[in-house]
Amino acid sequence: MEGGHQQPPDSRVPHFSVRLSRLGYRTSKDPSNGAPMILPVHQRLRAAIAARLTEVYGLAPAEQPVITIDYAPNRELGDLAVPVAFELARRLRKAPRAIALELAEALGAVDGFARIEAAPNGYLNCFLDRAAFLTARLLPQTPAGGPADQGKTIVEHTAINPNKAAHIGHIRNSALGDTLVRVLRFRGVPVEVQNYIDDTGVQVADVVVGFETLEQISLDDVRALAAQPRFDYHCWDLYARVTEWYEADKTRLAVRLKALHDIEHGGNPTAAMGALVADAIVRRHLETMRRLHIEYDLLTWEGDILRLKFWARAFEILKQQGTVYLQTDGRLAGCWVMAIDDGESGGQGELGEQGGSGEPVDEDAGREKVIVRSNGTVTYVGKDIAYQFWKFGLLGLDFKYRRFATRGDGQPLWATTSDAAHDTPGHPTFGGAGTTYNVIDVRQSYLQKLLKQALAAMGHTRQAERSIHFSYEMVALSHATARVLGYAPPADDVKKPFVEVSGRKGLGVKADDLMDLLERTATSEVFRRNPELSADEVARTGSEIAVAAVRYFMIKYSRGKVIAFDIDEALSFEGESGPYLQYAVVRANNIFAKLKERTGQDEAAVRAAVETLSADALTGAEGDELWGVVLDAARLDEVVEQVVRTLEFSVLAKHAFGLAQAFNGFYHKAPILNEERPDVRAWRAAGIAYVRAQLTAALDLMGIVVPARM
RNA sequence: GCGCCCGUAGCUCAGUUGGAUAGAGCGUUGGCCUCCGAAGCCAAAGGUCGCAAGUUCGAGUCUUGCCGGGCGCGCCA
Repeated sequence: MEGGHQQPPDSRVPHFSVRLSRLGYRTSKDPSNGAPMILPVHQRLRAAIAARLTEVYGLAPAEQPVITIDYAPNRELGDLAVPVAFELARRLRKAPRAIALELAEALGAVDGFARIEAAPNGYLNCFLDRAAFLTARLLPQTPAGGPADQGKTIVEHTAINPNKAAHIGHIRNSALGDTLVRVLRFRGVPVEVQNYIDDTGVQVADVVVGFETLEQISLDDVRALAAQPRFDYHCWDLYARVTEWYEADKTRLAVRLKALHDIEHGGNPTAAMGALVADAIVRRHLETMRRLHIEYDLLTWEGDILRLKFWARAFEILKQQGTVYLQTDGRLAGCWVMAIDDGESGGQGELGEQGGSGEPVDEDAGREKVIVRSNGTVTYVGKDIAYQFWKFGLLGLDFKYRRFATRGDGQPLWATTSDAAHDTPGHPTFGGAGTTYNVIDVRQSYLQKLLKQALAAMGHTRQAERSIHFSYEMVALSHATARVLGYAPPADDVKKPFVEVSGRKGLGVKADDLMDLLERTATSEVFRRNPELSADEVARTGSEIAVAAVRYFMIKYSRGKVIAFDIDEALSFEGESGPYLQYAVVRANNIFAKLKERTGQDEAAVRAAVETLSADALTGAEGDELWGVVLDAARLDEVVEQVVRTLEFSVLAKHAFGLAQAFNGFYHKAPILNEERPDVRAWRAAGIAYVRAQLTAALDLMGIVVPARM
């Protein structure tokens, strides 16, 4: 497969619309006023250079190299730096330096730039018009519309088995998924967030077996238990006990099989208990995720996919197209199978003609994937294909919809239903996406590849391309943390760099435990520092800090990396951490609060004040300091563009951290309130107003809010 | 066996359309609170970017081979 480098189809077309108002989970205020950032400047510069390449060297646009835009290592050398002269040196048989000189000369004055000059080594160094740049970004802007319509995008994430408490591995999934949602919305993409609930699987069956056979309690007893605050914790332990129970005597697995069967068929006490457990656990998961500022638009229940015969329809289509066919001999005789393309094409577009017809020869074993077992039941892949077809609107069937709960923002959270009596008129339209992202860990890569293949084999090559597996590595435990949890590793494991989390064994850090611990730590610290705050404010702030700590922690690693979760590291609020970022903005906010207090000047006034001032404060060594932070802040749109293109969120995390660092450095070096020179003070205030808005926006993309005090 | 991912400072990691002296946090050492909040700032020490070839004006980044580690390849999900 393409590994970590799938590209969403629209990623090469930058657009600059900013709809920050839609980002806010808690606030509806647009933190950056929809101001333009750096990408429009890139665009303008690129266009100007391209025009000169044609003019001076007769290079038609098609013959030109891609004009990359870098940043000069420091502000004295310039702001943007273009190495295009190196690229052209051979073709033009000229030294890079000479080309750069000619280009600089030909470029003359470019709108928005103070000057563009050739560096001795051949770079084209571009100096922005600092005052104009900053001033333009301080003015309120009307956001542009969304991108050219590509249809909506569905992001599926979380999808925790509804049979036990969520753990840190699930947090990584949800944090990545939710950040993806925020980042896409930032770019103006309409996004529908779905959480898939596997309510009819083995895992739920196992917990039901636990209640029915191990604990031997009634449906009413379970209902009473489920009303307890942390029912999911109870199930966490029970699930581990059931696993042990099976292991002690393998014949007991027959009990599981029967439970699973009953649950799938419905209309019996076991199924009723399964439904009760799943519903209660899902509600617990939603609470856990809400603590992390994560919400969904739709819960998709696997049981509804079964009951509404989505699979039957998908199966018909697949049979009709010959994508899935009945194997008549060999070890898979009696199964309906799909041909697997193990070829080098890696799931790209041209799979279409393969597997479209009749009887592929079964030479090697392993070239076919069972979709329907010889006993007539459908595998997980089959159900997933049906779901994926529905997501793209290719199934010709739809769910019924019911209100499931109310989200943190007051909007309804919808769930699928197969019961016409519960269908709620006026529900939004779900499904029918142009692009889907499935946020699932890397171990599912093989199956996600099959999913793409199924789409491609059906002739839906465009949907196959836009069916994106957002994969990421596991969260494991550091040895130190595993030890704290009372885990004594077997001899083999000691050598491994980390300890694998196991829901089955009940080994792992529960999400709510982690949040509790973080909140307790943060809250006591907030109380110590701000004794005047009310208990409510202290608690809220503690929670906001806890969220920042976890979410930043989950985002800062690249997704291809196993996180060896270490509790002490996660609890650190210093250095490269979420709270560090919040702290920087809190400080900036304090400056503006004090400014208002002392001079009556609000932020709008600060932003406006600068227009009539000379730009001296932005030049020279002193000016470089402020300008450097402003320029860095402006790069958020560029960073987001890269993040969506590469699906690598560490870039966003590092950018925000770097910006906070730059601000903190500036903060110590260059006072605002105590600055004597009025124009210097005004420019600093204006620059920092922009910086804090951009940093706030960046934090918002990570689901982090900025407390009033901390 | 085949496929995918990872290997960068003592530790944990950024560095993703190849671009100017390889960065950060933690840890270590030494400084900075009558001055917008020290969850902070400044400074020092610390690197054969796993190894070897290759492509290129230019390689941590691309290609090939090798070494070390992880994951996947079920009529499980």
